[in-house]
Order: sequence, then structure tokens, then C-alpha cells
Amino acid sequence: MRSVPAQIAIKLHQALPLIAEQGLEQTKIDEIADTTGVPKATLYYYFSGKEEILAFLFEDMLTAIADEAKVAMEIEGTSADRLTAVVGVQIRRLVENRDLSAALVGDLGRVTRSSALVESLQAAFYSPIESLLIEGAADGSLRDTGNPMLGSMAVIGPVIISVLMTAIVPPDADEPDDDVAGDLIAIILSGLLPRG
Amino acid sequence: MRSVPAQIAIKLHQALPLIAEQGLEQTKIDEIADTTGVPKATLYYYFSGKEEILAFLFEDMLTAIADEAKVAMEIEGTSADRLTAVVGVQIRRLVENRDLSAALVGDLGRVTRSSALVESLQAAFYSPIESLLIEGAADGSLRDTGNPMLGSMAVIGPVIISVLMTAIVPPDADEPDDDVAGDLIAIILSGLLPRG
DNA sequence: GTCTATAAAGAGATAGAC
DNA sequence: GTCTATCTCTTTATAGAC
Repeated sequence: MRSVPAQIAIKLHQALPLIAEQGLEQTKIDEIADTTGVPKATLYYYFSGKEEILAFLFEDMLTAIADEAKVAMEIEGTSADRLTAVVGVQIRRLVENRDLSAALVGDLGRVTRSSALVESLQAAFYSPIESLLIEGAADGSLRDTGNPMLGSMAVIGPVIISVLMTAIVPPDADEPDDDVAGDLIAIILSGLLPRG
Repeated sequence: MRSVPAQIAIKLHQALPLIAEQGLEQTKIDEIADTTGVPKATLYYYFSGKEEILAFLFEDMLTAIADEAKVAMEIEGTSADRLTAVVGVQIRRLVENRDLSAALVGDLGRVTRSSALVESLQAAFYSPIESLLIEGAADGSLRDTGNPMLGSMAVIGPVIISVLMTAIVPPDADEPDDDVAGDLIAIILSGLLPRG
């Protein structure tokens, strides 16, 4: 894959609503060319096929999330605060890239078959959270669940699924979007049992 | 779709490792015929195509989960107990059908494009949990998060993601499987903050 | 880098006999 | 219900000029 000019990278995003809606399988490369205005021959010049196009866009977003998460992991406060910040970053970016996220979550199988993408997913979602859980258990600001992996799943799972839901629901829902991230992390932190 | 003989339904499961591994898109209907021993002509006799074959298997499992969940929702104890039971059912069935679950989670986009499957998913996962959260908030055995939908996501998300993980990891991992369901629901119930 | 045209192969789906 | 054979169509991907 040759280095992709920014000009083209931007245009590629225009194909995402299509891909999100009907899946990559049903999206013909001619449609991508038509929708984005990038000639098919040019697409093949830069990419080996449509899988690589989508993977490129995934990588783009995941790298951005990973970078931002790294920053969020350094803020002042308790581990819980940092965890809240990281989850906020993740959700915000996912929601901002609604269609790309829908394509990502809707085609997790494809993603998990690419080791490069799996690594990017880990760097963006799993690793930051696992680190913070371990850190928090050590300094006492988070409960020690005894299983950082399961704990991480308990955080990432809701994030992914809630994004999937918002991504599925047609965009007409111009609900104020409230503070999904905040509400979600509050539930995750406090749990579902009544507090004593 | 004609009513599928049990004989054939059973054989179809033999194609699942293949589908789980390479995705339905990459799985040729000839492969399904070869692997299951069901002649291709017979497959077309009962199904309109490979999508319908997979959807049939999904429905099968989801219906079983929904039925069992309905039972679990009636057991004695607190709402939290019932929630634990329901999640236990869900995880157990998913893990038992490892490859089918991998196919399901790996191709959520396809699933969400079928309204029948979306309804089955809701009946198996979302509805039971949402009911219990509402019930628990009312009788005080669960915290009132003010948003049953978000609360449900906080439960279902970890379930789905943890199953995805175990489904991705090669089966060589004959780890005792411990009590994933129990550990997971404990974390979800108690939250990640230290208890006072 | 982009165009037009085309190869060419794959795979889904069916026909029609048994 | 199952078999063999085949059709047909789509879609990827490339060739070669500009």
C-alpha cells in the first residue's frame, strides 16, 4: 500500500455511510469510486482492494484514539478519574465517527482476522484500560477485581455495545446525546447493586 | 424457507468452525455442502442461500436462550439473583456454541440488517435484562441507574465482548473456563469503585 | 495518476433427470 | 430429495493509452 495523499484519504470517508449501512461485502468498489469521486483506477493504485481501504480508515481512527488515550492516562487525579477520561475519549471519537464505528463493530470478524487491526484495537481500547485497572488496584482508588482482563471487558463491552446501538439507530435521533460517556462510566464504576 | 428436518439441522452445525474462522463471505456454499455432507441441491431446496442457513442457526440458538432466560427470570430470590441467573444462561449457551457465537458476534452488521434476528437478539439478551433492572430498581434490590437501556448495555456489553474474546482465542486454551459468568456478573454488580 | 475497456474467473443459483 | 451439469452474472482487477 502506497502512502495515501490526504486529499484522497479525506474523500474516502464519504463512502462510509454506504459501507456502514450495507456492509463492505455488499459495497462494490465501483460504488466507492462513484461516491468518493476517486477513480477506481486510482483506488487500485493506492490499495490492493476494498478491504485495504476500510482497514486504512480503521487504522486512522484507532491510532488517533490510542494517541489521545495515552494523553488521558496522564492527567491528574485518581485512577478512576483517568479511567473516566480514557473512556470519554474512546466514546467521543467513536461517536464522532459514527459510520466508521458502525462498520468496525458490524464487521468485527473481519477486524479480528487482521493482526494489525487487532493490535490497533488493543492499543486504543484494551491496553489503556487494563493499565489503569492495575494501577487503580495498586493505589486503592479502584477495586481489585483480581482479574484485570475481565475487568477490562466489563469496561470495553458497554462502550462498544452502546456505540453499536447508537450507530444502528438512524441518525434522525438528534437527541442531545446527553452525556452517554459520563452516564455509562458512572454505572460501570458504581455497579448495579445499591450502595450501602 | 421450508421446515428443516432435524437430521439436516444437526449436520449444518459442522460448517460452523469454517464460518467462524473465515467469515460467511469467504465461505462458499460448496464448502458448506462438502463439510456438512448435505448436497448443495438440498441446501437450495431448504434455504434461499447461505445467509438464510446461518440465520437459521442463529435463530435456533437465540430462541433457546430466550426460552431459558424466561425461566431464569422467575426463580426465587432478589432481582440481583435473577439477573445473575439470566446472565449465566446467556453466557453458558454462548460458550457452548462457541463457533456459532463467533460467527454471530463477528458479523453483527449482517445480524442487525435482519429485523427478525434483531428481534431474537432482543428477546434473548436485551429484554430480560432490561425487565430485571426495572424490577430491581422498583423493589430496591438493584440500584436505580435512571436509564435502564444504558444499564442493560452495561450488562450485555461485557457478556458479548468476553464471549468474543473466548471465541477468538484458539480452542487449545483448555483453561478450566473457571466461572467466567460468575466473575463477570460480580464485577458488573459491584462496580469498579472500592466499596465503603 | 487517470481514463476506457476488457479479461476472466469465481460463485451463486437453477434446470432437468432420476 | 438428490445428482450432474451448466448458465449467467457480477465484480474484481488489470492492460495500455493518455
